[in-house]
Amino acid sequence: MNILSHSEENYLKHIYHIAGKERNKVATNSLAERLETKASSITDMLKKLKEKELIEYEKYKGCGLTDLGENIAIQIIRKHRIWETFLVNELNFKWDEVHDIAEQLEHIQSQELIDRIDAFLGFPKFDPHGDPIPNKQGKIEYRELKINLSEAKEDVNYEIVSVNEDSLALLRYLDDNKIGLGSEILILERYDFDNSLKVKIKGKKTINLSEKVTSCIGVRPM
Amino acid sequence: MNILSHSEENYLKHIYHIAGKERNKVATNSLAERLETKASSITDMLKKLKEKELIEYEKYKGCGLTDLGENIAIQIIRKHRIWETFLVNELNFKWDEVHDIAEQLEHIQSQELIDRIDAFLGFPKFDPHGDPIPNKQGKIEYRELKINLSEAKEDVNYEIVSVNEDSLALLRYLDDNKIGLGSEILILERYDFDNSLKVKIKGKKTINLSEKVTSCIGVRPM
DNA sequence: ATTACTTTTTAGGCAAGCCTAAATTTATTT
DNA sequence: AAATAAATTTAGGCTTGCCTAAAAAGTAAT
Repeated sequence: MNILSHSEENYLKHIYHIAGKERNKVATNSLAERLETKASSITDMLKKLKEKELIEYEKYKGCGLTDLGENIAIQIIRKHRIWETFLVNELNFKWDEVHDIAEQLEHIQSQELIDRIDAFLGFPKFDPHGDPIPNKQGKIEYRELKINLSEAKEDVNYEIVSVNEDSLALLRYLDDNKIGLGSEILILERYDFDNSLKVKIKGKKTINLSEKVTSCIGVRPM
Repeated sequence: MNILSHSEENYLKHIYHIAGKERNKVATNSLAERLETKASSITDMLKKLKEKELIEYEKYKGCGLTDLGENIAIQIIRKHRIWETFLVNELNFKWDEVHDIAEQLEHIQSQELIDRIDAFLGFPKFDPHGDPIPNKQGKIEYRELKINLSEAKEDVNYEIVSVNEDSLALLRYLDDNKIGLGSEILILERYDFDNSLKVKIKGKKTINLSEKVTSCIGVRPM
């Protein structure tokens, strides 16, 4: 396998994320939206990735990663999360500042480098957003019991264990409202018409969160 | 000034290095050789860099950096040397293993990142090869008294303070012969016909070094 | 100073990765 | 099931950064 381009690596990573645990087929348009490119550009690249046996792809039918492609995607995610952990734990960046830098660092080509950073950090299991860091073999230990805040029950105390990192605006919003990993959260009321929640963050005032927000927050009962 | 491409940054860096302290004009062919591309490709890029006012360039007359171009080149060199220091001091890479990784890391776009790594390292003045690390303002403190081993005198004790890093083969050669930064070296004899030297490394056996080798080694009288 | 040699530039092409516009396939309505 | 809408692909183009081959400019040697 030749070295992949920065762009090819990015496609694999995003296909992996969109497909999710259920390994759903990934539509051309969903990739286009996520990568902020036109659908025609996606089609071009999908042909190339299929040629290299990194994805399965049939015209008009969407795509999915092959085992090879998935392994590579996971290694890129590993690098991304290790670098984020380094930036936050060692260089004192805030968790909402590191995404763009990690997006660059994840493409540095050196297995030895990432393994040494991993060791330097003491082989962390989770990154600053609460997401699991795949190990060198690509194995991912999912945090148990984690559910989305949007699916959580009323009158139960939860701890926030992850925040989907893809929107900087969201991260800023949470930071402004002093919501972060480890915050204790209690659902006071659920409004069925828009599935928004009135919640109480321990030690702070109550606040209303839209489903757009709650669906990005992972929680665990305490 | 827009963000420069990886390739443009590389050109500036190499022009800076070839020009040297005397700011000599840089010939198209010397860049071609160094970048391992064809002269015609160099010409293409020189036109573009001139257009962006990063270099001065006249057809058939070679090129040189403008103040703007030089500032950028120095910042890339700063990044390269800070990353090399990080890799050696913090991750325990050997000084001859870090060049290729640093070549990638030097293009990461984040002023904040490099400043924090610099602080993390305690604002080092020299990198593992003994070369000075420009500060944030681009100022370079050259090590005083440093000369090339090829120009050193007989019967004087020197300390090795720098090794030109561009040839991996050379670094390997020196490592194999247990020659490194801090080694004490004494010139026993100079052979005028090829300017090679017979030298003694303190605590080790004597060895003959060609001018090709000695011209890459910086020393300081002890 | 004219010839021969070296260096550099021009001209035309190619692959990667993106684009727009138009054609095609699939999905949804009526 | 035909018509419309949405998703996707094709066709053709553009820029970047490289290439080869040929022309032009500069340098050296007779």
